[in-house]
Amino acid sequence: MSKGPKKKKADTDLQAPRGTRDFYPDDMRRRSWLFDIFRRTAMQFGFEEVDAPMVEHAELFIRKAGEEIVDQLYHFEIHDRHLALRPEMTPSIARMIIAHQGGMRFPIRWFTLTQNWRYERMTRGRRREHYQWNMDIWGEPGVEAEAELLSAMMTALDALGLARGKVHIRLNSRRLLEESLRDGVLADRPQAFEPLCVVIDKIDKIGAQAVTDLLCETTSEKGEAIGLSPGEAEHVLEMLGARSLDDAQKFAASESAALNELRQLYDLLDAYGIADQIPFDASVVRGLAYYTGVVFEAFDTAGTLRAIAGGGRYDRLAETLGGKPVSAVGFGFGDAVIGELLEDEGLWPALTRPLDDVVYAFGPDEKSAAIRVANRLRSEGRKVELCLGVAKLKRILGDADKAGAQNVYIIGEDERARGVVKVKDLATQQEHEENLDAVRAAETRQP
RNA sequence: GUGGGCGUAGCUCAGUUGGUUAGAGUGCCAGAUUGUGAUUCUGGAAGUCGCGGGUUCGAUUCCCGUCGCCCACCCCA
Repeated sequence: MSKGPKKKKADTDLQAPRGTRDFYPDDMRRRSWLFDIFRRTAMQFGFEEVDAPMVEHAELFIRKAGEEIVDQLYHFEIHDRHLALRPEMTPSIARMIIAHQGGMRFPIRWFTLTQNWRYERMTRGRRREHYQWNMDIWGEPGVEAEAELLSAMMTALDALGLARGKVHIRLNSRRLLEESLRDGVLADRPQAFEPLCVVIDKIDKIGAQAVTDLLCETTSEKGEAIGLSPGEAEHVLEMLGARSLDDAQKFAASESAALNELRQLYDLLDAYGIADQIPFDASVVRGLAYYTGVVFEAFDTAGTLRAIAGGGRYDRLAETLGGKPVSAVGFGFGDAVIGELLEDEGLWPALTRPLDDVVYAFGPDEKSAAIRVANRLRSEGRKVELCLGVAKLKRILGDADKAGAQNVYIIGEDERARGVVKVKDLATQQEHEENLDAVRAAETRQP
């Protein structure tokens, strides 16, 4: 940089917008490592990957149950359209299913790896943008679907290197709650159930009394008023204390379908060998309105971080969005909290740049030979960096070594004249020569 | 939204009780016999000391404001 007149200060802000991240190569390698585990796990379970636009019609996400996710919608109007960045993937998946519902063969197993947006204040493990791995099963009403998803979640946690016991998945059933209120306050107003769950989800944060107050309110600022009687509210809160199915039975209706379903689920989880990692906890209801049945959330056992992943059954979402009824269950697993946990546990692996070979030509006269060598190696499936411009061999070797490459292919005037390329193995420091003719023969096989 | 901490080189930070030319480590660039990696050695580039205003002969330092980042609280996927 020259001295002289001061540079004009750039008027662009070089920082990424608040709550968003840049992924430089080091960050990107970690992200890819994490995503590869998600993707591999999903594949192991026979799921197919799908995607949808990051921008959707805002109304796809707007629900009236007072959910935070709706309050924090990243939305805007442009050319008379009200659009929103997706805060979660489930509504888009539902939209895709409904749009082709007639031709779908259920059950459907889909997964996604997507960036989701929420306009919110930032804290550790929470930003305005995050990536989420979603796994969903559509068209299977039985808890076999839940069991399969929970097993997939545990499989991914194992693959990440988290020791068994580091993470637990708490599990409950909204249906259990719904059953107990069905003949009471919900008899006239079944739609009050969703806001009721949204309110109950806050119990750890705002306390039992505040939740009771909200449950008994008859008018509400945002969303629908629930209007339980004090007795009903008390009953609900009592139920939330259950930490085993036997506890829950004391509150459940006799012949409770929800309870039978849970017992069946735990039998399945036992067969998967993960039942002991998934304690029943009646206080888990999740903050999203659309869940109807089993709900669950994964958290670090030490309890220092917020929930790592969560999900549940949402059997009525399709109808809500205008489709025919289809049962569905799924979970979301974000990159933020798990990233913090892997950091705390020192579980991020050392990741180097994926590079096998470097091809180097001393001068312009050797460039075309270098290109032929690179072509051949690439066609063999190797990851090859072809040196561009002019650079010193010393620097090339140093960089190749740091990047973890295996070989450096060197072509100078001498090699070119003799029709060979010098190959240096960086680990053994040994060099040998390969014939350029062989290279040419290989190249002709290329289209 | 409230309170606290912090903004100095690409990165991690030191420092200036207000005073010439602002430092270290690391990284980067160049060199240590023409075409060979580590370490080492030598040299070099690089900072409007976040931004704006005030006090002062003089501000990176003190004061005010502002923006940004971090932590806690609040709120909650």
